[in-house]
Amino acid sequence: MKESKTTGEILREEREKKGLLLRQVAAMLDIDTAILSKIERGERKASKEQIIKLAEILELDEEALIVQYLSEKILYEIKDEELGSKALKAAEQKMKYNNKNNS
Amino acid sequence: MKESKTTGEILREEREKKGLLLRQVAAMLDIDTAILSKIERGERKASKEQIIKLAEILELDEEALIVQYLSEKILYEIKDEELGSKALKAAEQKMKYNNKNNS
DNA sequence: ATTATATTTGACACTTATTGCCAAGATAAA
DNA sequence: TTTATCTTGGCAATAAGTGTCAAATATAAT
Repeated sequence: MKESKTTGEILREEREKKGLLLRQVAAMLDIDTAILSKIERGERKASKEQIIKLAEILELDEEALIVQYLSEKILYEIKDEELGSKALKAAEQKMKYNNKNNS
Repeated sequence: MKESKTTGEILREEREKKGLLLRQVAAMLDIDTAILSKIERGERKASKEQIIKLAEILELDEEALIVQYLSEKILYEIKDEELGSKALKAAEQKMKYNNKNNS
């Protein structure tokens, strides 16, 4: 069964839908074509600034793309961790707790 | 209101409860006293190996300490992010989804 | 107050990750 | 087969992480 799309897959799909070339989008991001290629294939991670620009260029919902990007970053941190799932839940708890008490 | 304890706070508390010196624990970890001091005060992050050794030295529940440590690491990734909470939830969703479909 | 011990701080060095450029190789379209 | 696009891997520059050491500060005991 197909798992949820990676950020790279989303970016590539949308770029192709728009008929844009790596070269063109890379130029708008002011980076080398090779890097964008690697980002789309998940070999490298984009920076947050690049994600924001990409959302604009590809007319994707910025918030959704950032959430996608951040969640991937989080999962990367715990990808080899047996206790990853517990850690995620603990992180949510702490986040709730802290919000409750400093706002 | 007091927020939940940091890993560093837990480590310091337990070390002091046991009457151990920074110097002693640092020696067991095979690092300089200065680093352990910084870890306890949250100025530096411990490695996972160090956390495991610390759990042993301080007789803390290893799993609990690792979860604490990882969740702090996760929160660090999104500490300045407005969408952090949404990203966390999205990460949990993906984790569930992936577990369901590769196991 | 002096001394001794413990902790903190900051400068430095070393290593590892990250980020990017470039050129050569592979793929695909014409 | 030519041409355009994309991918790959090597290299350089920079940033981040990890540790040492010595000096400064704090704590405790005489």
